[in-house]
Amino acid sequence: MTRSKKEVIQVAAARLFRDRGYTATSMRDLAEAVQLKASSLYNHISGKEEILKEICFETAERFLSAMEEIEKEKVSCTEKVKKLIQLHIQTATSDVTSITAFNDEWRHLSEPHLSEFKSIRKTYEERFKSIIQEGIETEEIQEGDPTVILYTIISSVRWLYDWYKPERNVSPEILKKGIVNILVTGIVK
Amino acid sequence: MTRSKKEVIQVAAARLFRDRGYTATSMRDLAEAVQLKASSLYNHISGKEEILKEICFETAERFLSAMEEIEKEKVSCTEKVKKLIQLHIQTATSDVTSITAFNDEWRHLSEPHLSEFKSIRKTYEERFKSIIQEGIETEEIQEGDPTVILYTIISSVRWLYDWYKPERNVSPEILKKGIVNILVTGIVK
DNA sequence: CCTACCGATCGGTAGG
DNA sequence: CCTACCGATCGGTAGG
Repeated sequence: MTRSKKEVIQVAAARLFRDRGYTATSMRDLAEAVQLKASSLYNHISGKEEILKEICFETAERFLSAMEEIEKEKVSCTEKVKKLIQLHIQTATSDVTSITAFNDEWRHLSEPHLSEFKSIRKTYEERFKSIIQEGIETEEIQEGDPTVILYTIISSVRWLYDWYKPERNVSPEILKKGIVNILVTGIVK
Repeated sequence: MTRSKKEVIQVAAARLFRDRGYTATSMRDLAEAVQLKASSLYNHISGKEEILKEICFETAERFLSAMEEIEKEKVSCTEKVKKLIQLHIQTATSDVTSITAFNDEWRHLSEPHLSEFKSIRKTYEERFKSIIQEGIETEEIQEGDPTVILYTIISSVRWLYDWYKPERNVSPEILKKGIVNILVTGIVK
């Protein structure tokens, strides 16, 4: 199974979008990255936005299906929250590029994709928030605004996408332990 | 003291950069926002990048001078870290717009500004990290990689810049209490 | 502060 | 997969 040319283009695009941003990446930049002329890209993709759209939706679907798995598990809410934090770290470290599109570049989508994307994202966040809320009700989790807790968790791993590089020799496992520890038990002794 | 036209342009630009990103904001968009023709902007500013540069550096200087104040205080490291978290929240809620440029759009700076900006930012982060490190040594703060702690803290408030709106009726004070609580004592009971 | 306009570059198409 | 090229838009300037 070799990668289709379309996949090669998508991977290169995800990297360029991360490095320069969607708007600042031209189709000529992208063409050069995959050793093609700009016009030849259009034999594989229908346009610039289609690439962004597919990156955003693929990442969103991945988060949503992981959420489904975690919801099904018969573990405490705290355990579920831990797994969700690990999921975000895993995604950010294993797929450094498309996570950017998912975090930052989706706003360049045009309608109807923009609304559809926001709605999927909203669904994911609501389900995450429900787990937090349940944890507060069962008194596993400290009293607090679930929205504040939710976004603080989601944001807290956002630095990884431009910090994490395999050359640093910091394994995702060490990161998971460290970050989960901060968020779950705090930084003070 | 009325605002100079240049300041008006900068404020409008910061808002547009936040909403659409630096690259996707055209000088014509900006001109329209301040009710001018694009060419007239150049009587007040020397170019598009100058605006970005000034927003980035002003925000950086603000963080650095706040750091100076906090370093001088005769309080525990934990207390300093708390104040730094509050500083980030304060900046994100009081100046929702320029924080974006500081977080995300600085990468569109060209040399030599890019290197200079990175260097100021690095200085800020190193000094923040020193406080964390000292806290670990004095055993106030839990054992952990100071870099991981640093970036987790800095990132954790990044959602505010597009979430925080005065209409939500969530005061910065409540946010500060909530977020500081999560980071300092964790989410579990 | 405007009108008029510059060269460069954009995303994308025609046609082979 | 390419060459050749399209109209639109970009940041910015000239000249008044």
